[in-house]
Parts: sequence; structure tokens; C-alpha cells
Amino acid sequence: MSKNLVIVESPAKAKTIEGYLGKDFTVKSSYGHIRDLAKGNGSIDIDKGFEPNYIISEDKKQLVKDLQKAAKKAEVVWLATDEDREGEAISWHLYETLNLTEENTRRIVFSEITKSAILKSIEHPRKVDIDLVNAQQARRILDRLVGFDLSPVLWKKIKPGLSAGRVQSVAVRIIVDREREIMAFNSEAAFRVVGEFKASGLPVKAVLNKRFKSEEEARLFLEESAQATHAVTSVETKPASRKPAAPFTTSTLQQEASRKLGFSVLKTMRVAQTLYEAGHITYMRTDSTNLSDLALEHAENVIGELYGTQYQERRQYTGKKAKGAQEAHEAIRPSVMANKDVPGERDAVRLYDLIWKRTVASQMANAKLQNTTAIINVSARPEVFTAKGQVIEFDGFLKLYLEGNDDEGEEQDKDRLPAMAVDQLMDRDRIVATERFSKHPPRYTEASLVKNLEELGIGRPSTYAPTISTVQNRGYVEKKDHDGTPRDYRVLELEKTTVSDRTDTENTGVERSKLFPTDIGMVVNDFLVKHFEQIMDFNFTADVEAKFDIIAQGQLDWRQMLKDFYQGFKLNVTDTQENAERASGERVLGDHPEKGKTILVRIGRYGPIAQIGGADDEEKEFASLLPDQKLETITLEEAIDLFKLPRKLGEFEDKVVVAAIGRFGPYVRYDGKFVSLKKDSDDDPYTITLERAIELVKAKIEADAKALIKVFEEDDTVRILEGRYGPYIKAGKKNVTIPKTEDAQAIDWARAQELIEEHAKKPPRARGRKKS
DNA sequence: CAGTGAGCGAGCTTCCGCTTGACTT
Repeated sequence: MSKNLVIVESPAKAKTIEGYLGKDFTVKSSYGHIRDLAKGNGSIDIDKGFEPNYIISEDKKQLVKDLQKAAKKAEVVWLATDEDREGEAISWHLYETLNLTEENTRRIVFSEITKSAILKSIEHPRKVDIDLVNAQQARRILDRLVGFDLSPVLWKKIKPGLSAGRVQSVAVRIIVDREREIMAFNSEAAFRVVGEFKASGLPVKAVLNKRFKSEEEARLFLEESAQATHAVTSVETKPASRKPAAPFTTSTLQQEASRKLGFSVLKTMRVAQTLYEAGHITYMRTDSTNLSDLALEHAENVIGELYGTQYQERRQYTGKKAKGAQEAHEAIRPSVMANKDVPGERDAVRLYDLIWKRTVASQMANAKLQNTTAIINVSARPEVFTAKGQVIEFDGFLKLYLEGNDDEGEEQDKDRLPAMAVDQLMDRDRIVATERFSKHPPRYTEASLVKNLEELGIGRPSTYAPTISTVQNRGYVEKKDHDGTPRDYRVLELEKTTVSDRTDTENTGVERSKLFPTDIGMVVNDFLVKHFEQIMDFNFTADVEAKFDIIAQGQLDWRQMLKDFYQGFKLNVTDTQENAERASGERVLGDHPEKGKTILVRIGRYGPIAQIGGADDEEKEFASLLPDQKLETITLEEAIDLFKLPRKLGEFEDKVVVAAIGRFGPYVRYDGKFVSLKKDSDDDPYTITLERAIELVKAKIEADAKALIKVFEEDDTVRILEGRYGPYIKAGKKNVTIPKTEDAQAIDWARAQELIEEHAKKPPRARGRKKS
């Protein structure tokens, strides 16, 4: 055993560092935090100055034993956890649990994994910084207090099992606020006018500086333009330059992978993890854009070789640090800059390519451009056309990489403009006025939500992806596509001297993989905003972070900080527990035309429902809202329709046939069998006839019979069926796959029982919807 | 896997931030 034990957080890092340090050093990993607050309510003793009760996490017990053993044998233990608040706390927990002493312990830090940085850190050890540790304790305890005090309020006032927290609740608020903005948005139409001209035979497109509110105005403009002349009144050329984007942080990597590769944030992190473990990239959870000197040098060499020295421009992106950034690591970059690509799966290859290009481009020269603006007048009118052109004089970094953007606006490509001189007359080809509608602000993607959270300083690189999953798993937010609706728009066109018009159709409001708040998400959000303004404020995290920083500087006692916060917060919680009304998102829509009772919608035990009959009515009827219906927008008519189902169609061989809409869409039910109505068919549960339903049922029975391989005499609820993934045993509601090596036909009762038992022993698979 | 929705009360849920496995479909 070697004399020195070095402990880092990540095992991949441990492997790399071991290679740099030689045989006198053993490097081990803590796999992140090793201790945390105990589970239940006894984890913080508030009366004793918020005394925390830490326990070793269940899955870390063996690891801690191993580390204790190694520490005992070593002469010196080097705590080399990350150089940030959490890293300092991990070192402290290690110090405490491994029974280390000041004499045999050194705390070292390095923010890049290069040999020189690590050797340098060994020469400059320090002690564990207890002030920084205290800042982390305050952070940890505050989060527990907020989460575990708020959540039970929701269980009581809204629904059991709900959750709230400093980070997740604000994330939901961002989504809900945007949805309300969209609901309140009124689209306005205006005619956008584009002129197509020719200058010395070359085409020029120009946009009018005015949009017309009405078709009449647009038509008048075109009619008056018919006889008008068009002359250039000014041409201006200005030099411009563009600079490359900074190297990737976790947040910007997630955004670019979403825009350019269509990855979810979870997928980006999973793929990045494999690249990291394979040694292809540096650490993927970082808030820093820094590159090591070594990386800068190598990038410069690569650029010189590939493109020439005029493309090199060494730079460090220190300017705009994200709020609350702690910069414990480098930016995400290729480990070896010279590797233009790496072997591996398609997604890994594509993500690496993105990282390589972004990193290299960040060290390339600015692009130099010439922007030209030409103004073209209309002799008969005061409005003018503007033509914009762009010439790239020197492409610089654009040769390699251009950052994507989230705007869905109609940016037109800017090309080179033909030579034009002032007073030159233009030939007019045509002028087109197109009706355009203003667009509501876009819904968030996972990645654009992360961007927003990062700007607010909420959450950390390691939690962006899990937070996005949490708010979806809790049912507050769902990721969906929005199909869009067709909309007519008018087009007026002046060609030669005649103005023609037509109506075209466009699909409006198409959105893919966007985040929508659910009804329960909105009700919970509104409740929290109403009663816990402080926590729900977008600046809450920034405010407490400022206090954590003061604690870290040794200027504020962490227990005092918690006391100051908790006094008011606790009062707020008890007051809400006792006095706030239950929140159900109830909305009265009106009266039922025949029954005279009120119809309302609200959150029920299993989700949003419509209800006939108010609180005073003895008899009530209930119906679930359909998946695309929302409490806030459903109309009285739509609610009344919900009660038309389930529809009894009639009887077939003495058994009823019913049509309805269930969790998986519209269906017909007969004799315990469910037949789904295909989405793109003409079958509709409101109108389907008994005859058609029977036809579908018969087809289903036939298909089932075909899939049936065997029924056991011993118990006819146990059958062997042919399914999508091959043959399987169906025992009641349980499905058991048959191993591919076995002949389904030959399985007897005894073997079937064996397979079922084996299946029962296996741990239940994690289902996405259920809590883990 | 498709039918529920009162109120009672058992016993449960819940936070954020560090890390990687070992599980199937």
C-alpha cells in the first residue's frame, strides 16, 4: 500500500490522476457525497441551533468502510474533492467519517485535470475551509426545511403526494407564467410588403418599412405603386464583426444539443457521460467556460494546421460568468484537441463533433463582414423599401461552427446585394403584400428552461436534468407536441400593372417537444404564489446565495442565517396550514340546459373532472376531462359533451355494447373486451353505430383467437399468447415473457408455474410514471 | 390497461446536490 491516499469525487477522474502521480499515490473516489441528512423529521434539531443529523447513505456504507481502511494505512490523506461549496463539504464529511487528523490530512484543489495543475496543487495544500462547509450546511438545511415544510401543506390543501421546493417550484412557475402569457395573447394581423426589384438585371428583395393594418390599405398601396417609379435614395455599407461563442458549459451544451441534435437534456447528459468515461471529453457538469493553458495551446496548433495562422485567435472567456457560478472545473472540451472525431455510437459521435467544433471555433478569429443597407423609394408614396445585404470578407470561426438560436422568427437569409448607386432607378418585378399574424411567445423546451434557470442562478449543472425530470414525474409539467391549426391568410400581389388577390392556408402554432403545465401544476403553482410569495420569487435563490457567500467568507454565522429565515417562514407555513382554503382549481361553467344544475370543473382525486351539481345538490355526476382539455379553458359545451359518454349502443347476443373515451383514447367495450377506435379512422364514440361496433368487436375476437397458442386446463385464466415481442404467458393480469430458447407450444403447466414464479421474484421494473 | 370522484383515517408521500451503477423493455 502506498504512503499517500488521494480522494476525488469521480472514479473516472481518479483513474486519470493516478497516472499523473506515480506509485507513491493511491487515488480513490468518494462517488459524490457520502453522507446526507437523515430521512425523516428528526434530521434537524431546530431548537439546538439547527443541529443536523448526518448519516452515511445506504449505498455508500461499503465504500466508506473501504476508504476508512485505506486511510488507516496511509501516511497522508489528500482530500482532492471539487473546488466548490459541495466539494468542500464532501471533504469535511470524509474528514469526519474517516477519523482523520489535521496532521495527516491535506486539502488540495485543482480546476483542470492536467499533470502540471495537479502537481502544483500538491505543493500548495491547505486545511478544510470550515466557513465554506458551513455555507454548504446552510444550503442543505434550508432546502430540506423548505421542501419538507411546504410539501405537507400541499398534501393537506390540494392532494397527497405532491411536492414543492426552492428549485422545482420556481421551474414550474416559469412554465405556468409563460402559458398564461400565451392564453392572454391576442394575435394581430398586418400586411407585410416585400418588393422584388432588379438592379442592372440582378434581383434585389426589399421589405417595406410599414405594415398595413387592413387589406384596403395594402391594396391601395399596391394600386398606387403600379404606376410609381422606384429609385435608390441611399446605399450604406458598414463593416461588422462576429465573435465565436464561448466553450460549452453544461447548460449551453444542453441547449445546443437540443437545437442541433434534438436531444433531451437527459439524453445529452447520458451521452456526455459515456464520452467522459471513455476519456474523450473533460467533465460534463460544469458552469465554467475556462480552458486550460494546455488546451489553448493545442487548439491553436490544430487551427494552424487545418486552416492557417490567420484563423488563430487565442482567448479566454472570463467576461460573463453565470449567476452563482462556482467554476470548479474547466469548460466541456475534447480531452485531446487533435482528435477531430472519436469512435463510438452515432449519438456519441455527433455530440463529440459538436463539442470539438465549439471548442476549436472558440479559439478562432472573428468573422469580418460588410453589411449593406439600400433604401428604395416609391415615387407615389411616403413609404420606402429597405434591402439588406451581407458580404463575408473573412469567415474566421464561421468556417467551422455557428451557434444555433431559439428564435422562431422569420429571419431571412442575407445575401450579397448587387452594386447599386444613389438615384439609380430600379426595375420592379412584383410587390407582394402578405397577411402576417403576430405570434405568442414560444413555450419552453427543456433546454430553454435550463437556460432560464441558469440565468436566475437556480439549480446547478448536476441538477438541471433531474429537475426537468422531477417536474414531469410529479405531473406538474408535460412535454408534448402541439399540432397546430390551419389558418387562412390573404395575399395581394402587384405584377405588371394589375393587383391580384388570393387566400392561402398556413399551419399555425406547431410546436414540438415543448413544456406545457398541467392542471395540477397550475393549481399548485397558484397556491404557492398566493401563500408563499417569498419562496416563489425568482430572486429568492439569488438572495439566499448572497447570504451563503457571506457565510463562506466567515462574516455570518450559518445558524443565525437559518434562524432569521426560518422564523418568518415557519409562521407562514403554520398560518397557511390553519387558515388557507383548499385549492381545487374549481371553475363554474354555467348551468346544464336540461337538468338545471350547475356544471363545474375542478381537480378530483384522480385528476381534472367535470361535475354536474354543485355543493348543495344531493346527486352529482362526474366525468374526467379529456387529455387535451384544461380546467382554465374548457367551455360549457365541451363539458356537457363529456357526459354523453359512456354511450350504450345496444345489445349483441344479450350483452351490452358501450362506446366511451378512456385513458388510452376512444374505445368500444363488449363482454369485458376493449377495442380501441383508431385515431385516423371515421370511428367516433359519439356517433358510432351498434353495427359498426359489433364489426370491430368481432374482428378483435378473431385477432385474439389467432394470437392464442394455448389455454391451460388447470386454470383457464393462464394462457400462452403470441404478442408483439414474441410468445408470452398471461396469468391473470401478469405478463411473463417466454425465453427465446423455449418452444412456446411445448410449455406444460409445471414449466409455466416455474416461469411465473421466476418472474415474480425479479424486482418490479421502474415505470416512468410511478415514483421511484 | 380503459369502470373511480363524499368523508373518515390508517400510514405513506416530500427537498437539493454530489456521484455512478445494475436493472429490463
